[in-house]
Amino acid sequence: MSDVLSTPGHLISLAARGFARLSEARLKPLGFGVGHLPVLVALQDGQAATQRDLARFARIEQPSMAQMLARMERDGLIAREADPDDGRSRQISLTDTARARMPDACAVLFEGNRDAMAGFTEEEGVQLIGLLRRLIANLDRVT
Amino acid sequence: MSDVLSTPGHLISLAARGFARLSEARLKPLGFGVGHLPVLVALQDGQAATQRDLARFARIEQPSMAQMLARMERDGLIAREADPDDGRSRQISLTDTARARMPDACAVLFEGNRDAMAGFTEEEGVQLIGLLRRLIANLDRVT
DNA sequence: CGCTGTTGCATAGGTGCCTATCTTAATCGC
DNA sequence: GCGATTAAGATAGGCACCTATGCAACAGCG
Repeated sequence: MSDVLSTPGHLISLAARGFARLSEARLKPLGFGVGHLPVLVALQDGQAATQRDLARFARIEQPSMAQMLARMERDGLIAREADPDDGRSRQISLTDTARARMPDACAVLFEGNRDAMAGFTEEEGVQLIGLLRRLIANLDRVT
Repeated sequence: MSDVLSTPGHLISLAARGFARLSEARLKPLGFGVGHLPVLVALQDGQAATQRDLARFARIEQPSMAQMLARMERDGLIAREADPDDGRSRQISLTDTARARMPDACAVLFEGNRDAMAGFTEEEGVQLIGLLRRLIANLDRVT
C-alpha cells in the first residue's frame, strides 16, 4: 500500500512545499514571508482591518494570525492602534514601506507561478485552478 | 493586484492545509501524524533505513527528519539501533504497533482523498495528478 | 444595575517544515 | 599513518500553521 504517496493529498503537499520554498526565497529580499500575502492584500484592499477579519480572510485560526501580526509589527510591516469603539479590538494598517513593496511582491509571486507552470497550456492552467477550487470546496464541506 | 490569491500557488497552499487538517484529525486516533507517512511507507517497503535515506525519500531536509524521528521514537513508532558498519549511522525500524496500524492509516488517507475528490470524474482525478506531477517537476528544476 | 453569555485577543504548547552550524566518524590522498 | 575532506547526525533558532485555554471587554436580559 505504498501508493498513498501518489494520491492528490500527498502530491499537493509536495507542491505546496515547493511553492513555499520558492516564494520564501524570492520574498525574503523584500522583507516579506509566504504567509503575509493574504494579510497584505486584505489590508491594502480594505477588505479587513481587525485580527479576527484578517484571520477569516486568510482562512487561518486566530492565534496563528495573532502570532503572524506580532512578527509583522516587529518587522515594521503593519501598525496597530486602539479601536475607539471597542476596547478589545485594534485597527491594523499597512506601513508605507510595506505598501511600497507590495507590487514587487506580487510580481515575484506571479513569476513563481509562471515558472511552476512552465510548459502548461492556457487550458491546463485553467483546468488546474478549477480542480483545486472544487477540491478546496470539498475539503471545507467535510470539516 | 489582489488576484495573487487566485493563483495555483495560493490555491495549492489552501488545499494542502485542508488536506492536512483532515488527515491530522483522522490519523490522530491511530497515533500517527501527517508527516509520518513517507517514513512509514519507506520503512515498511525497505526503501530506506537511515535518517539520510528517509529524508531523501520524504523529500525533506535532514534536520526536519531528525526531529520527526525523535518524536516517532518517543511515541513508540520506530526503534533505532547502532549500525555495526558505520559508527555515525543508526538503523531505523518500525515497531510492531506501528506496522500493525499502517493499513488503517492508509485506508483513512485514501478515504480522505475520495472525500476531497467527491464529484470528480475518473478522468479529472487522473488529470489533477498529472498536472501536479508536472508542477512539482518544474518547481524542483527551479530550485 | 447586575449577571450571563459572547466575542476579540493573548498565551502556552505542539507539529511540520526550514537554514545555519557543530560534532564526530569515515574516507581519501599523500 | 596522518591530515584534509566528506558524510551522518545533532542542535539552535525561526516561520507558518494548529488546538486548548484564559481573560477582559462588550451585549443582552431580567
